[in-house]
Amino acid sequence: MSDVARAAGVSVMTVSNVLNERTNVGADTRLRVLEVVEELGYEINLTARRLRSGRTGTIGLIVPQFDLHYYGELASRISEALAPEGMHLVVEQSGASRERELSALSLARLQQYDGVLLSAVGLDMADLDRIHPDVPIVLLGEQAVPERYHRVRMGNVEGARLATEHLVGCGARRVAVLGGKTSAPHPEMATYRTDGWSQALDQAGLPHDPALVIPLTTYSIAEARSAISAAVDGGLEVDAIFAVTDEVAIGALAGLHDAGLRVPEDVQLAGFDNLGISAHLVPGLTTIDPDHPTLVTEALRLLRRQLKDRTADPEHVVSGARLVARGTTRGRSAP
Amino acid sequence: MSDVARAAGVSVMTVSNVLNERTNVGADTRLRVLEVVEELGYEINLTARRLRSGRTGTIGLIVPQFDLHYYGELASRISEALAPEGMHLVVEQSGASRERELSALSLARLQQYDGVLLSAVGLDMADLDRIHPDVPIVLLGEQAVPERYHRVRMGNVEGARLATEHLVGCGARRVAVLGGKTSAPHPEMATYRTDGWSQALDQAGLPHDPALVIPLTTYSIAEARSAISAAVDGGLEVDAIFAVTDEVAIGALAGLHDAGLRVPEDVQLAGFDNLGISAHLVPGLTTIDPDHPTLVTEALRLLRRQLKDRTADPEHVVSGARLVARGTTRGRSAP
DNA sequence: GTGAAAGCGCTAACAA
DNA sequence: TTGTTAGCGCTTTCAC
Repeated sequence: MSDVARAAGVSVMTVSNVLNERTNVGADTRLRVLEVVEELGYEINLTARRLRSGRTGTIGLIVPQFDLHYYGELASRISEALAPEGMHLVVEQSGASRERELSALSLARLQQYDGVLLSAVGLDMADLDRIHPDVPIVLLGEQAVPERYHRVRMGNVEGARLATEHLVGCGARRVAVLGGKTSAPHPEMATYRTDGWSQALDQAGLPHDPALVIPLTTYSIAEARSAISAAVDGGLEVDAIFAVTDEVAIGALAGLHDAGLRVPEDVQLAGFDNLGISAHLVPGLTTIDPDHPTLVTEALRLLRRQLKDRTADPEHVVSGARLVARGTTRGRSAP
Repeated sequence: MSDVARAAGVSVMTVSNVLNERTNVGADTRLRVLEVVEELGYEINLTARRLRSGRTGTIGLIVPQFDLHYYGELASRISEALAPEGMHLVVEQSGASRERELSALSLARLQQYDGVLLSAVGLDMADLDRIHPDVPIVLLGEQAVPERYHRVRMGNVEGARLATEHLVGCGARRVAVLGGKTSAPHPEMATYRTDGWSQALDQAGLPHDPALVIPLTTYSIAEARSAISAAVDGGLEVDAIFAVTDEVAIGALAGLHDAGLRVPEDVQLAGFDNLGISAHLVPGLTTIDPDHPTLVTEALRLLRRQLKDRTADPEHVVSGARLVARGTTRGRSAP
């Protein structure tokens, strides 16, 4: 920067003012400085700026895994929403383990961002309670969190109920929940969605056999596929499956095929998340749309509020859930 | 850090030495410093460290789009490979447009990383030629690049040829290439893969009707689906499709279903990339495996070489391509 | 409208 | 083994 200042015959402060588009610079001075910047190929050092000013212009998004489609879509949406505001998004992977999540969450790393969107799955209340970051944070996700955090989540129970009601409405009588979890030290995505499933069965007067809860640990396509194959081979009889995520539902589709069962004729299927790919499966996947645009808009609103006022009162926002009926269920007209 | 130093009764330099695990600190001093660090909840300021030392411990990966599954899987693999070395990966989205890619590539942003893995699609030779970063860069991708860049890419032509040969070997006589491109100002993924398709048809003595090249612009599932539907409705007659990516093949699967065609009975299908999901589609997607582990290992090797020696001679590495036959093709035993 | 001085928090280099 | 000095490149503050 001092090279530029020297070549333009001004002080470094003036160069800084020009580059920051401050208004206290004469038009001719401004032009001269910009010319020299171009000529010398000067690029500002963002690290120095950050050290001095504290601003980075960068928002961090921390997700458990890059290769779960849900997080790829989330990152894409957030990135697009930030671009018009001149902010950059960078994404880090925490690896879904408590240990790696805690390390990604170390204040040292968080401080590199103006704000952080944290999609935590491995952290529990106690972990989150211990952390006192001075960077604005918005939690994205389903697990229980301390009150003081700003947070956006989906309508999990409601969505799961909608999906299960739809399956029952389409004639299902034995509805399994793939990826279900009836108890956990702290509530999380799977327990909430299992609750919704459970509520819908209760309302319909259907019993819920514990065998209908098929647990998963990674919620990957491969794991879901083999879990379903194994369950059917093991004698499980179902006429519908509520998969706790679309990713899991994709695995179920394959696993049911492996077991020689047709979807939706023999077994109906519904997922949760409405991934981009879900509309393009064959048959199309019936699923719950958690209103991604609102999720993203609200998360960024909460972040901006904190950016403006560090002491803003925490908000917990819940997005709506909407059923999207496609080919894996037989539709309300069916018996 | 000076607070810690004061509380521990040492100099800031000693605190720095302890935190950097340098060996020139007495065991008792070390312990005392660590105690105080813990007690005060001190966390190092990475920005200041970076400004002074130039090291960041962070590698940047720049991809066109977060929500193409290929990039999610790539990011995940790289992240896992870097973790054991104590390096962090952060991912940025360039948005697939030249403009946004150039901005992501601004020296200012690149300098924030120790090294950069750049998966560029919007940049051409001229753009890349203009950029003279002083950060080690490895290009990941298929487009032509100036010699001075280190670069890893797939065996595109070979892979496309293998896929097309397999389709022909399974009895196909009219093989379309979905996402094909026969000419472009600069060669890129689609042109290379179209070349491979073309070579295989030549070798088999099959004509290549220009109508068999179905162009795409975004290579998204939705675009591929409607392109195939439209082509079939428009009278296109084919008995096989080579899709230039698995993502495109997934769209083709849906589009063929829309058109009332069965896979593989009426139309066989092969993709390219061997995504994680491809094995779990119904039917399983025949595809080309570009040897992801080697791709990642080699990219990181090239990056480490540059990290050690900025003047290391550039290398261009090409990974092998291997056919993975699944249910969307009829297998070699078929007529 | 422009510039000089100070310092963000750390580490390289060297001194003790 | 520990400490001192200087300075990374920028922006804040304040004087002109």
